[in-house]
Amino acid sequence: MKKRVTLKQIATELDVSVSTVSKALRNSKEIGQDTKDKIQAFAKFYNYKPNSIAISLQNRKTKNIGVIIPEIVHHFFTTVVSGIEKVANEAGYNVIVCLSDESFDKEVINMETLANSSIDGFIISLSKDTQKRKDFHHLREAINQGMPLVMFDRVSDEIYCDKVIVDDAQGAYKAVKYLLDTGCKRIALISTTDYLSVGKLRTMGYKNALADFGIPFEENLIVKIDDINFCQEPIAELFEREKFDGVLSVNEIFAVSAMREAIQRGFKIPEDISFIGFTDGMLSKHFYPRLTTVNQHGLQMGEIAARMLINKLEELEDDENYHTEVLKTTIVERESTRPY
Amino acid sequence: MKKRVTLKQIATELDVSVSTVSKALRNSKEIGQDTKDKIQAFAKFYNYKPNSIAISLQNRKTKNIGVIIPEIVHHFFTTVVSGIEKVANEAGYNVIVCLSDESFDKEVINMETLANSSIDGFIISLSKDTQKRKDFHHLREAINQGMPLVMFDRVSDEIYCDKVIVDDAQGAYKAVKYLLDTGCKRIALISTTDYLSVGKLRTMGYKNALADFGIPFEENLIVKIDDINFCQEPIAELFEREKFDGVLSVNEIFAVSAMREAIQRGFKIPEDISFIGFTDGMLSKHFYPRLTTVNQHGLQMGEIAARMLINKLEELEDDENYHTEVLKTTIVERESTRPY
DNA sequence: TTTAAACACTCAACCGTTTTCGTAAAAACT
DNA sequence: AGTTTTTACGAAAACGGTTGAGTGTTTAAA
Repeated sequence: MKKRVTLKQIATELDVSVSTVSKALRNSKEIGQDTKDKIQAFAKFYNYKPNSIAISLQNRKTKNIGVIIPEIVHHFFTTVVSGIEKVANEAGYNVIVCLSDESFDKEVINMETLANSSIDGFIISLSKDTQKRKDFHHLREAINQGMPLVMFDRVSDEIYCDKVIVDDAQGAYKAVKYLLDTGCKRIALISTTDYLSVGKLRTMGYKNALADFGIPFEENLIVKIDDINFCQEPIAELFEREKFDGVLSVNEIFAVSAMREAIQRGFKIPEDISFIGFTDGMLSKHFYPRLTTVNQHGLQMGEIAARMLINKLEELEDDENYHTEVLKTTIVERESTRPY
Repeated sequence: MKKRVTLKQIATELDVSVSTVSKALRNSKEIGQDTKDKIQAFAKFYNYKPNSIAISLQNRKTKNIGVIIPEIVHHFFTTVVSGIEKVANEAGYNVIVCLSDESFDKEVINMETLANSSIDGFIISLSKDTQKRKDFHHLREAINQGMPLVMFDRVSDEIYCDKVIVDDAQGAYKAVKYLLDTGCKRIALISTTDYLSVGKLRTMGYKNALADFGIPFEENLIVKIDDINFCQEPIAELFEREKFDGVLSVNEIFAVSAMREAIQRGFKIPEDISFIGFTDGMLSKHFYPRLTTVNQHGLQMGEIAARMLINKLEELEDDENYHTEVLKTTIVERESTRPY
């Protein structure tokens, strides 16, 4: 087990000063060519690698970016992380991932530990808990300390920073329009409880589309599910209670649960009922029938978020101009809807 | 924007020395009570937090652990990361996640950048590429430099370190036994190409089970799929070519693709054909019919891996005893098989 | 020949902590 | 009063680098 070599060791070994070694390795013109050659050869031989901690301490940059997400066993979030990783790595940054587990407290703790000079900036998507409480002091604090911050997907209006979101309302709108255009008359919505920004926005888009196309809105056609692990029952109730020929779901799981219910009740998909979901994940791609979905472009979202953050980190004068990038959703047509 | 306070600033402000401040904040008995009170109050007021970089430099510990996985948009790996995060956080460690993208080169680069004092130890699952090449010099190097290393799931015999794996062979064995016990006579296997350790092991388990139960092994009943994105065709061929009443798949996607094929061809599941898959993810839980699977206990695997690593990091004398933890798989019974 | 510039390197400060050692003053003993 | 022991604090080195200013030597220009 040979430990890493340090500048000092090279210096004593070669009988020069530490600064000479440092400069030689950075190819400074202050150092004579033969000395440089000698030092560089020696360093290469002993596989010298500068200690990144020391460098971080020196220039107060860590080249780490902190990513805080509510959950990691989750298709959308991992897609975003993928995108972040990609551009971060290309720019020489490492990604430290923390999970808030949808809890406000964990989110705060994570931010605080990371903020103690572990990272140069944050990328975060808020936990449900935080969105419910509307307590954003931890974000404000980070910003106050000059720590750049980019929010994605689950964002807050109350915080002034760079953001990347998808146009959830418009995505839902497009989905409803799609269903209508392919012949649906009565469209149900399976959504989450309202405190989640995305649930609210998608519901809005649904309502707007109905309004625009002259279809009366019926509260009864909406089912709001709180716990994703118990979605079968409320969905079954919906089928019991109402007749409809189109379903928009706020996520994949609700969508396939609804399709399961439909199949069991003898409906043909998409002939009798069409389905569209959000989140273009495994389930959408592989369910039978494959699910038409509103794609949220998670990868791109991650890439943009990372790019925004890194720009802020590397610009010389810090401008206080923040900007919200709104991604357009697209509809991925598959087997659960009639062809357009 | 108020920057963080440092010991030095507190010291000059309060007209004491830096060491006094440091000691006062760590509640050293060397410092008089009133001085301590004064300093602590001041520090609290200005929200002093020690700079973790400086501390890392000092004691050559970063309290970060590096996790290298092939992919992050992947149920099993994220489950493992979840487990790692959990125990790491409890022990005060941050998790730096790097993706190898199944590429040897990226794996090497990731390890090298992390090894330059960004982390205290590694947890890694090998990329396909690395397993194919059998080049493990980067792992050896890390170990040589005294960097503890824990491997999980996709491991190598050639490296001597702590490991956590599931008993893949036995999992496949149990699955085949399950199918046999519930009345299947002819069982097909949908696997990956052989260089992947897990594919090989599961195939072995399949063969062993057949042998043990006196069933002749038929090469024709195995289909090996290379690219997960083009699995439908080879599966269709299998259905064309052979008759069988049980299918074991090496992952979820192959399993549901096979079920799709079966349904389309008018087979009833599980009456005509039973299915068992590996990886207990979204698809298994929500497909219609829900898939009986071999659970690999990813969460537990992550927890154990993290615990092993942290033990190595925190033990005083480093013992060179490494140990491989083998997790037992369990079968999660659902709708794609007949009741036991 | 004098003087300045170029060269090749070293010194020392600095980043923010921790920690060992030293020491003056106060307190507790002869 | 003299000696030892505490108490309370400061100086400085160390962690591993970077960097600007300084210094002695060589070389080129005046």
